[in-house]
Amino acid sequence: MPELPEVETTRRGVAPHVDGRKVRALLVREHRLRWPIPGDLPAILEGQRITAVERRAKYLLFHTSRGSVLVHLGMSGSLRLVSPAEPAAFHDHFDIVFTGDTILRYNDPRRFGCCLWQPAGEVHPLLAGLGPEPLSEGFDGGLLYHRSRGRRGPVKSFLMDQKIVVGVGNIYANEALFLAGIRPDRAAGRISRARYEVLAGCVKQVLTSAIDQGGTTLRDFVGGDGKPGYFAQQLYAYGREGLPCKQCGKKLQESRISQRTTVYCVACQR
DNA sequence: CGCTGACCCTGACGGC
DNA sequence: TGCCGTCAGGGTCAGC
Repeated sequence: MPELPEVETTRRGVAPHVDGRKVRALLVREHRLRWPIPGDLPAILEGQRITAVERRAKYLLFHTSRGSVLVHLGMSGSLRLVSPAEPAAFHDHFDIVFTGDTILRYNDPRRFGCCLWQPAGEVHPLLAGLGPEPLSEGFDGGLLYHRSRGRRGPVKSFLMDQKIVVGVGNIYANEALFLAGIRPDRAAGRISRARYEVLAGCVKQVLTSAIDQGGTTLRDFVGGDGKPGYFAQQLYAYGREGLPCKQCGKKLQESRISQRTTVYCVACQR
């Protein structure tokens, strides 16, 4: 479900309701996520106050003075605010219950997400080694150019490598490469610096635009405020295989790159 | 080190 | 109607 814009949309929807709140309880119904929810996490969290809600890559970090709860939504996860009266549904794996009437409820049918603890002053292994945020100044064409030298793999895989830059998943990799006019299967190491400058700009543009639209709703994605995202109608490539290119009218081609469906225009992307 | 493919899991959908 | 294969926005890990 979520790439960076969807996670950021979730953060913005949820933060105002939990920021500054005290945790009354962590209620775990199903601990078997991508990694098990630590058995001692409820005890650690109880009584802690949320001091900030941050996003790093596709992780949400709920900071407290003792450390941070690290939540990943995986492929199918979502977080939403519910009222105490609302009964838990299938795949509602845990609740963070706050003082007042606020409950943050996590749902994830495929259980590819996680809920882990990062003690204060430590960097969780999952966050160590991540590349820069794509919307930060630390990400630009020069970085893509330098990090790609000597790499024979396709530029799309390179762009989706979280060690290079975080937050770019399958949707936005397809979109950014379309906007940049670069074929997804081109070897990353054989792309010029000038073209990487363009690509970096397109990554920033497509992510910024998607965040502004509240993310991309493909199936049933809703942000923390319960509203769907509206970016889907602006997609040029993703999900449009076989349809006419919005720029030149030629039929969009489909292929597979590292097990992920890839869509591109043979005329507009070189 | 870079790259590929298997794997984690459930649910939806299309073809037969 | 039901069964089966395929696919889905995530990522790790082993092996070459």
